[in-house]
Amino acid sequence: MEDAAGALPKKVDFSEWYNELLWRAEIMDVRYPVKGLYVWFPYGFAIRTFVYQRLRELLDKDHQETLFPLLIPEQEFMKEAEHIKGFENEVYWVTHGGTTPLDVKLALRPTSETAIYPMYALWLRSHADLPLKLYQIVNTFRYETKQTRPLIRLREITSFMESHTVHATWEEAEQQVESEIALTRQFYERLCIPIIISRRPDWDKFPGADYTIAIDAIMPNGKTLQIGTVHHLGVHFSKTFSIMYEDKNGEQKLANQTCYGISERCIAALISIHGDDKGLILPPVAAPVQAIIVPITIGKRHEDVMAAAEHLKNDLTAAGFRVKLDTRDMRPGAKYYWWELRGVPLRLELGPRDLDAGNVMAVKRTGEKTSIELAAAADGVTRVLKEITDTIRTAAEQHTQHNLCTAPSIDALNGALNDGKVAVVHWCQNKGCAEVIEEKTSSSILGTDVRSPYVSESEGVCVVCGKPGKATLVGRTY
RNA sequence: GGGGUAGUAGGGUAGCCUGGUCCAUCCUAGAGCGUUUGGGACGCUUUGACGGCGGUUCGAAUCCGCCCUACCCCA
Repeated sequence: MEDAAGALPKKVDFSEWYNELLWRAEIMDVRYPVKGLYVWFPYGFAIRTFVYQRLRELLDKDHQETLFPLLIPEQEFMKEAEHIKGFENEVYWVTHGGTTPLDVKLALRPTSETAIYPMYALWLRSHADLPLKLYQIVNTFRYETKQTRPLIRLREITSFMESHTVHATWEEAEQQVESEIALTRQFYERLCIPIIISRRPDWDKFPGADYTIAIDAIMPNGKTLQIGTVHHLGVHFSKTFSIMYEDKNGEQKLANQTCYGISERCIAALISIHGDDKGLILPPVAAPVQAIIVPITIGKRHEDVMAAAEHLKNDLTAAGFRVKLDTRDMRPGAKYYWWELRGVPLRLELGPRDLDAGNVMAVKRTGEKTSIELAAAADGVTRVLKEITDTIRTAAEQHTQHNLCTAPSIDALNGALNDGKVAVVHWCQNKGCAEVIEEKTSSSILGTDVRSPYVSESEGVCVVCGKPGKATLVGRTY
C-alpha cells in the first residue's frame, strides 16, 4: 500500500524522509520566514523536554545549572585570539539600540565562553572554590553559510547545553573531560543512540582548546553527525580572562578549564536513527506519550469499553506512566497510523472482546503484539516497555556496527564511504596526508584515539605515505 | 565558496512557454450536519492561495529586475 493516503517517503530517501517526518510528526515547523530558524511544534517540544530532562538528571549530580546573558560586549568577545578566529565570520552583532548606534557593539553569543569567563574571574578566589562546574541550556546564534537544516545546522541553536568547569590543575581538568565523556555515554545510552568517541585532529579542535574529544553518531545515510564535544581548554582562557585562584601556599595560579556541549542535534539523531517508514520510533524514556489507549467501541458496548479504558488510564498514570486515552471521533485504524507516525512506543487496544477476556492488546511500535492482563496492567506495561527499549537499542547498535568498517587503502576507503559507511584507516597524523585522504574521498578525518565497541585500537601504515599510523575514523559528515 | 531549479489555499499540485475565458484545476487537510467505527470511512454543505517589492502593459499567476525563502548539484 505504498500509495495509501499519508504514506511517508521511504527512510532510504533519508533527506526527504527526514524533512517530511519533522513536519508530519509535528516536531518542527520549517516555515518561519528567516533562514536557519525553525519553530518547535508542541509535540516536538515535548520530546525535547523529556530528552533534556534525561540530560539534566545526569548533569545535576555534580554540576549546577545557571543562566548567562545572550549579549556579549565586543571587547570581551575579542579578547581570546584563537577563539575570535574560529567564530568571527559567524557572529551576529547588535549595533543599534533603537535608532541610536551603540558605543559598544554586542555579539549574540555563538557560544558562551566570553560571557561566562569574565564572571568566573570575579567569582574564583581560592582553591576552596574549586572545582567549579556550571552549565546552562540556552539558545546561541551562528551565521551559518552552509546549507541550514532543521535540528542539524541552524542559525539559532535553540537548545545548547554548555557546561563550563574550572579546576586547579591540567590533570584535574583532564579527569573532568573523562567524566563529561562518561556522562555523555550515559545520556546516549538512555536514548539508545550508539556513539563513537574520538579525538579531533588539531586543526579541527575548538578554537582556544588544548584538545577536543568529539562524539559522533552514524545517520541512516551513513553520514556522521557530531552530537557532542568535550574540550580541554588548559589555561588559554584563564590567561586571557585572568581566572586565577590562590593555592594552599598563598600563590596566585591560573586555573585550568573544560567546556562541553550538546545541542538539539541529539534529537535529530534520536529521530533519524530509530525512525522507520511509518514514522518516529521513540524510546520510552524520551516519549511524551509512552502508551496510547485506543478504545474500540461498537454499538451498545460503548460505555462499558470507555469506562474500562478510563480505568486503565488511571491505573497506568498512577503507576507513573505517561499515558493518553484517545477518545477522538476517528476510526481505530486512523488512530493507529496517527500514533505510529508520532512514535508512541506502545499502543493498548481495548475492545469488547478484550474486556470480556480481562485483557488488553498491547502492540509494540517495534512490531510485536502481546496480551496484557487488565488486573496487572502496570506490571505488563513495565515489562513490554522494557522489551521495546531493548529492541530499539539492539537495532540501533546493529546499524552502527554494520556501518563501521576498516579500510586498508584509499580505494577501499572510497568504496566503504560510497556504500554509506564510516571507516577506520591508518593515518600518520600528518596534515598533508589528511588532506590527500579528504580530497580523494570527499570525506573528513573525524579523529584518532577512537573509542567504540566496534573499533579496536591498532597500529598500521598510513594509507597515503606508508609511515607508521594510528587508527583514524573517517566519514562524510553533516 | 560556485552553479542550478523552484515558490499558486494548512500540505501537495494544474495553469506560465503562447498575457485576457482564471471572481484559478484537482487531491488532501479544516469547519458544519448526518450515517459509521477490531488497520487510513462515506454522503451533503462550506472556508481557504498566485512569496515580497518594483517595472512593462489597456490588462500580469503568466513577461522583466531586485529581494526573501526552499531544494538539488559541484568544491
